[in-house]
Amino acid sequence: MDRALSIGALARHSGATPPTIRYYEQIGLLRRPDRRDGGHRVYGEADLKRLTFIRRCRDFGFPIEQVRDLVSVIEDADRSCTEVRDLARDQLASVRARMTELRELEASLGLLVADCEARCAGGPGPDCVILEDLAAPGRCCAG
Amino acid sequence: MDRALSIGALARHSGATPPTIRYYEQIGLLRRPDRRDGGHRVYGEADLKRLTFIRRCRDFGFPIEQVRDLVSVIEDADRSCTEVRDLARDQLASVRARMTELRELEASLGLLVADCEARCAGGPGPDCVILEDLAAPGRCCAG
DNA sequence: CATAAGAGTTAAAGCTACTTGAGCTTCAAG
DNA sequence: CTTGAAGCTCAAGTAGCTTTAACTCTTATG
Repeated sequence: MDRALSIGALARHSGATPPTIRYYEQIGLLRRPDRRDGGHRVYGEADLKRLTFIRRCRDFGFPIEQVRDLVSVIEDADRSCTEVRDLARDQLASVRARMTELRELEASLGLLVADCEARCAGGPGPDCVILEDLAAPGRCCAG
Repeated sequence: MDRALSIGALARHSGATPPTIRYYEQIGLLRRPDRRDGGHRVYGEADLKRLTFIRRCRDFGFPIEQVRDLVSVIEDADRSCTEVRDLARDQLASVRARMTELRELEASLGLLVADCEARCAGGPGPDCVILEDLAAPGRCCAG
């Protein structure tokens, strides 16, 4: 049932790379696994599950230290699942804030490109209106 | 016209911090300014304009090395404004890709939070269905 | 004119989350 | 038994600054 996994196999199944796995071990996010005679790491299903959880949290954008918290919630019977919800809520809020920033950025960049098309086709650097606009504080490229 | 600016004044006007300005100088993104007798840096309007341009590019998400390119476009009469447009286009594409990722992330996190609300109110860590879901590969928390 | 606060100076280390490289060993297949 | 892939360790590198330590300079006030 609990087939042995090499670090490479664990990597394939979890979506992490072997160096990343060693790094997680180094920072104490993964336990130190058993070793074979030659020194190679041996993992089991529990490790795969743990690492998958970690990777999913990371994909969710949780920073490592928060992942550490989340992992400890799993292990610790005294702590509540609502902690996860609260962490996820915070994370959701910051994702939304970041998206708002990116939307503004997208709009500005879109204008920049459009202006380049319209006003600067092939013109030389120093005379380009766009570049002047970029250097002017407090307003966007669409003057 | 070209009033002298201290590094702090330059920082206030550009939105950068003094350490960041020194850092830009160190990596050759800003010229080395004149110094007063005591060694303090003295800047002029040209520096403010340049730094503002750099900060705006950074706000646009351009990496430093691309900003270096953009700056050289401004200075170099032989290079075309279309280069700026092309760089901005690439940048726009990667901003959009990032937004797509974030939208998926937002949806998943929203589901996670909602599930926590619905199914796990106050439940203990090890028994929580949500946490099991997070550890299960290949599917989202809404099983 | 003295002094104290605040702003400036340097070089070096720290940060996140890994990735890359060097140099070597072990394992699995043929 | 050979060979090539995969594993090992330790150290350094990455981006883009920020922070720290230990000083020095400028400026406003008494």
